[in-house]
Amino acid sequence: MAKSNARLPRLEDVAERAGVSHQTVSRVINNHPNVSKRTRERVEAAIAELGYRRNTAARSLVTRRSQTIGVLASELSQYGPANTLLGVEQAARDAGYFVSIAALRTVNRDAIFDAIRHFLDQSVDGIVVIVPHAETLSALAEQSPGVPIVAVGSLGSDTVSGAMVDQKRGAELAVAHLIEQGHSRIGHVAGPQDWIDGVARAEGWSMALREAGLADDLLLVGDWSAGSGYDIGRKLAVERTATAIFVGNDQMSLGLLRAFNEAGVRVPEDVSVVGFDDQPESGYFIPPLTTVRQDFEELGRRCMDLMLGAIENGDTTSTIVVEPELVVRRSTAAPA
Amino acid sequence: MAKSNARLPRLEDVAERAGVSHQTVSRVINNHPNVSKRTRERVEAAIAELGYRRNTAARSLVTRRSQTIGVLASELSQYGPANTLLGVEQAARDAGYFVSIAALRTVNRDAIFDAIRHFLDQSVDGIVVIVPHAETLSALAEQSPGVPIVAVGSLGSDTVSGAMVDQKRGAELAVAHLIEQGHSRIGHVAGPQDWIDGVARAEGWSMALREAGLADDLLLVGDWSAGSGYDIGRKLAVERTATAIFVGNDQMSLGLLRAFNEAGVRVPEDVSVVGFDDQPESGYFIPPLTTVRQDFEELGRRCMDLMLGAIENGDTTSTIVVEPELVVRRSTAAPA
DNA sequence: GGCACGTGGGCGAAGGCTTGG
DNA sequence: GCCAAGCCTTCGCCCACGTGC
Repeated sequence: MAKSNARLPRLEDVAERAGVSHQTVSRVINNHPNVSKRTRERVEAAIAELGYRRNTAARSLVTRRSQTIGVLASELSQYGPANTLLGVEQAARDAGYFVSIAALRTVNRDAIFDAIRHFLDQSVDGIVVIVPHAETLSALAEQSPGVPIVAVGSLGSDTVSGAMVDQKRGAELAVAHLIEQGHSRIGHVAGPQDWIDGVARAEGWSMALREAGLADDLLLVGDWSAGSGYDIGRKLAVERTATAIFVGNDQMSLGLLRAFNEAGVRVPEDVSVVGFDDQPESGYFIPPLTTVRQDFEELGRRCMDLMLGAIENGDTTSTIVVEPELVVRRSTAAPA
Repeated sequence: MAKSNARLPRLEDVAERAGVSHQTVSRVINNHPNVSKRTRERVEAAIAELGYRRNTAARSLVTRRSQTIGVLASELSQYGPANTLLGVEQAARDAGYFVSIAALRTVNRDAIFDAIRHFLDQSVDGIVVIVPHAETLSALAEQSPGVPIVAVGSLGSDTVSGAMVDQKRGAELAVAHLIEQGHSRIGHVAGPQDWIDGVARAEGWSMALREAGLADDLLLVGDWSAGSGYDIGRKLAVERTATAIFVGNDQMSLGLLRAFNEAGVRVPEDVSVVGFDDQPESGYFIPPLTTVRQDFEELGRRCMDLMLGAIENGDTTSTIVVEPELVVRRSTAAPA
């Protein structure tokens, strides 16, 4: 509605209207102490009347701060990364930061460097990395872009902070639950082994089994997709070497359940299945899936805690670990 | 590794090293024609040696362009919006733009205004809106922030461009498929009626039925979630008034399938089910879901076409419609 | 006059220094 | 010496104008 030809008001305009210098207006905006109450009120009135908003470009030119957090992410169409992003965005905007994103279509060093350069061109104040590949950390370490970095899903390093859900603990919860039910032959459908979580969950599974004196020799590797879960499920339905399967995520579990259903293998009567993630749909699988819940939004928010600490207080790198939680539904039961 | 104390090089530094004026460097960077080949090469060498990158803040201060697109989104953890965002991001970054996001946790006028103000503070060059609520368009119309806006999932208006998948067409495809199979009692599980797509799919369903001379009286409304699909499915399993159900999205279909499974209603033998979206998992439901595919990434990319046209050529508002596609799997068959 | 290049001013805000009470 | 408020320079870049050949 408003004429967009009219130049936007700037400090000077506010100052004129309030009958003070632009400097005083600047003080009011930035909450400097030495401004009289009367003057402050006059200035605030002028700001409101003109609808003044300060120019970010000019501000960051002189402060060398962009008030922007870059989020480098891959697999954003998946439940986990998407929700982590949401947590980051919420915390960032609440803290007065803008959130700039760069999505990686394929994950490799060049793509990561590209995205980081993209962010540096934008003078971001910090970078949150949601790229759950093992390769990421080493790529970041060798880059060192001069701004704080928080890597989600990793323990971080001496140059990079980390925030993660305790994956091994999650795997332990799943395996412990199965053991409790009386299972002793417990297989694992792992995620890709170039993913941090894929490795960690497999290790957790293996450790938990060995601690219980059970064999950890039934390991199959998928690619997180329902399709790979289905393919693996078809094999397992034929071999029937385990009475319980701990699956690396819920999507592969979905595929597994369908393969079992097709093959006439009943869940949980013949085989128990535990997933990982607890997506909103998992409670409506056939049967409803017992799984390990991760609070991704919380993870994202905690990331920003680390980030803000680093940017505003110069905190050194550190790590935050969020606990996972077992959600028991109907895909697990005692073995026949 | 590099000393981050050392000030970043600026135009002046490059100029000095190349033995020219800062102006000539600027010309080289901006591909102005009147620069001799020799000079251009010297300058490019200097840029490379110093690792010069131009300062975005300074640039946008004077050009009044931020090279940033704001993406206002809700439901980002869902498959559709997330993939639309990915398409936008890809096209934007390819075109040299930064992508800033603001996610809405709850959709209402205030939240929308808030986010738009957030973007204006950042001086974005344009705003892409991925908020599939009917309320969105009117809120945008009344705001008119002075930059181009593209609203995904709507036809736009005289102040706002639109890019959408043809929802009615998608509903027609689904219904036509069921009619072809011989169904005449075809129900619909709709999405919330304050969502553009929820309404459009219901209208498409209704139109297609009436054109075929069939009744459109079996309409139930869910909230897009698997849970609501489950609840509705339990009712339908008891009533058994239809031989086929067109469901507003794949998640509600999942819930419906489970309710039917529990109640002993066989799909597709007793009831056929068609979904909408074609998420990656839908092919692994029990049974694999016949559904209507939307290409969200393409939609996002096309959005940016409109946006870039508006920003760079001052194109007036317009609309892009993307065609949906029916994917036939095993949840549909002729009625018994 | 056209091409290759340089000079000076200004974009809007912030901060150090200053003056007046 | 304390508080309120103003002046001037600075950030890095682009643009409208030069100038000289």
